Amino acid sequence: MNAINGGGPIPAVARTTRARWIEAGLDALARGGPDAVRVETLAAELGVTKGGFYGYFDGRPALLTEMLDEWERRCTKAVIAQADAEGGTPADRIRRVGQLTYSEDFQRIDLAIRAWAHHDRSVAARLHAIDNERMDFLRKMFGTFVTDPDEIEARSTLMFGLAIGRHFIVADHPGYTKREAIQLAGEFLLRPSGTNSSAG
Amino acid sequence: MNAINGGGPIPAVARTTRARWIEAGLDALARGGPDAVRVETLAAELGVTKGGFYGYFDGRPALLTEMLDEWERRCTKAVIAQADAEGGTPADRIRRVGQLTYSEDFQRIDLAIRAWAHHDRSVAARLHAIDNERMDFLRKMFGTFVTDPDEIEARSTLMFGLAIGRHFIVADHPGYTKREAIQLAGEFLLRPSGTNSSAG
DNA sequence: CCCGATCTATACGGCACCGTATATTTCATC
DNA sequence: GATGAAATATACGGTGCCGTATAGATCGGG
Repeated sequence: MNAINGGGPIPAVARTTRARWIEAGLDALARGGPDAVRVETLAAELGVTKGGFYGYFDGRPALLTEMLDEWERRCTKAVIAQADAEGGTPADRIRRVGQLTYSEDFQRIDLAIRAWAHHDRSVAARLHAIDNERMDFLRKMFGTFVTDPDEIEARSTLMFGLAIGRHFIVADHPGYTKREAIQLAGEFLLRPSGTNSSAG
Repeated sequence: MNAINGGGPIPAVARTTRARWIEAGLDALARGGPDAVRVETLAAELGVTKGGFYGYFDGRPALLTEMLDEWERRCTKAVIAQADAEGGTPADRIRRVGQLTYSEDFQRIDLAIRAWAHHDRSVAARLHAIDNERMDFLRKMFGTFVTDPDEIEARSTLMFGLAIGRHFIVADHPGYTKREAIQLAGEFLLRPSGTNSSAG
């Protein structure tokens, strides 16, 4: 009956249910956007009533804020992890960021927040900082094998657009799987400057 | 007091208020997503009560469906207009699609629907068809100056990703305006195969 | 000026949710 | 096993919205 902790018996005194409310909130956010984050709905999912909620949070807006805090924390951690993981060429590192750095779950939260930012200034401000870090990483990596600053900016922007767009584009790619098409696009950006079209 | 018809006096018997409900709905959708499309809210914006609404529509879901119908109609029309407008090189035509084809208002609706499709299968299905048309157009255009099919797919995907991503990316582009950065990215994709980095 | 058709306002019951107040359970400790 | 703190259940009033029913307004045509 409980999707969060795997259905095990709920410890009678769950001292840190706080994190579980946030987790459930992020889950709902990923599934249905910010409007799907309802106190009573989350309570039902957690197998409790909303009774305890207001002991942890100052109301629904406070939960949303703390959800963003948590997401921000994870993103920052992820960014740092990327920077620390020095293995492979810059191209390899970009590939990792673009495709596998984030778990599917994480990506869904990210996209939901991105859509949310579209009509909420405070969310947009937070996303702004995170996106800047990500773009800086891309610029640094592309800078190792591209000299023209304009082209660095172009490739970084395109790579970022691809990372995001691939989740919002719902077109087919006749003759290719979606994964292949994304891969082709990514590799196109990772080619050294002045390379002719000679795909393998 | 009425944002839809320009504030003029409302004709006492507005035979086709139907279209105005849809227009107001699309407006709300663009501003706040599907959850912002509320019958009573729209009524207030239109300066009426919801009384007449249910004479036109079978309920809120019906309105949402008809909003999508209307959007689909406009998109199809826009696609046809693009195909018919034969002026300029293929690159020029892509530029037009990417930047100016849609009014800002139209773009906002498009993005809202795209986000909406993320957690609604029927919306996704409709968007699917539209996106396929758009991608086909891009493939055709790129095909006029790129031979390798893989590269056509790569460039088309990247261009589409850019067109969408540019609205969801909230990063800065130090040394460039956002517009310039997008432009650089677009031009990067429009370069003939095998061109070296020599911007300017 | 009256008629019927059409559009609109008002009123209603219902639902889902918010936030608060207050009981009730549960555990850690003594 | 009684006690107090913490988590939870229950109950409540309020709000915003849905969809329906019904009465009133507004028009074209007789």
